[in-house]
Amino acid sequence: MIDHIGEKGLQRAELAQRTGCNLETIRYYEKIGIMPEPPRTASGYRVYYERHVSRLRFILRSRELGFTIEGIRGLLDLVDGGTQTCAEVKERTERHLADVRAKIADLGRIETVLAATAAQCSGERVPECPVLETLGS
Amino acid sequence: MIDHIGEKGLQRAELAQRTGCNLETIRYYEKIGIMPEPPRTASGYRVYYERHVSRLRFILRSRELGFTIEGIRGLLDLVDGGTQTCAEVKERTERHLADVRAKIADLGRIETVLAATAAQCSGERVPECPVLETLGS
DNA sequence: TCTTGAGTCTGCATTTACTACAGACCCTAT
DNA sequence: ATAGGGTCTGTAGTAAATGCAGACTCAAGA
Repeated sequence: MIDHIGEKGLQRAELAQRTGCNLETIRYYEKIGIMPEPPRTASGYRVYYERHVSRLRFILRSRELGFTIEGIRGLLDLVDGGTQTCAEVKERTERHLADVRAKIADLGRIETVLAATAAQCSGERVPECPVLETLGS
Repeated sequence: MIDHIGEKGLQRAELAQRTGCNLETIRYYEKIGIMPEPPRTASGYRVYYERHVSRLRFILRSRELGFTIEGIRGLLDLVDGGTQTCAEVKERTERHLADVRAKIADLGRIETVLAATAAQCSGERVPECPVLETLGS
């Protein structure tokens, strides 16, 4: 029963804890409009339910996959819009996949240079350091 | 003689053009103290020389290799301090190399998930999109 | 000589995606 | 009753630039 959310719902900190999201980030996502404004208690405390947990997990998962907020917003629009077209989602995913692959390639080049640079270096006290030479050239 | 900088030096836009750096970024690097304050003309225009070109190239190259500004500052301190120890530089490079490798590994995992997700998707108009399912799960 | 257009100067605002306060409430347990 | 947590709001700060407004300067053409 640990996972079940009853009628009383969750407080902000509980939602944060359940999703692993930072406490303040929840409020931020509400502010920028990717999380809905939740109902409030009489005294103004936010109350979250199952659907908020799902939505926040969706957002966090997308974030982990490197989507920008605008990218996530686009994905959510599709979800919210009830669009039946999978094609758009696929296209966005594939475009993002290309970005990720490009980034991997860039980092691969950087790795090569760094590794070569570090390897050249004896680590001894010498007047000219090959790392600095490489960077400066 | 295109590359030679005479006594008259370069204007900011010329330095930007030679190094491929954004015009405003030069001023920013001066402000945060990684580029020196250059001499000025009587009317207050900055004047740059060979040494400024070298230093900016060093900074940009380090940036391309993914060093943060603080990382670059550290490298420059070593250069400016005239420290004869190559060991420190090597250590920083290797630490950074480890970071880069970790980032590549992360992106590799993301790539796997994205590729698998996109592959599952037919692109047709179906009520449930596997990409959204994956993200939402 | 005057004007026009391009370049420069300064400081400030904007960007992305959060994170962290401060100061005021609220709620529960002792 | 009070102590401690939690929550609320709005605002400020972070990295690393980038962009802009409004004033100034400079060189070339009419």
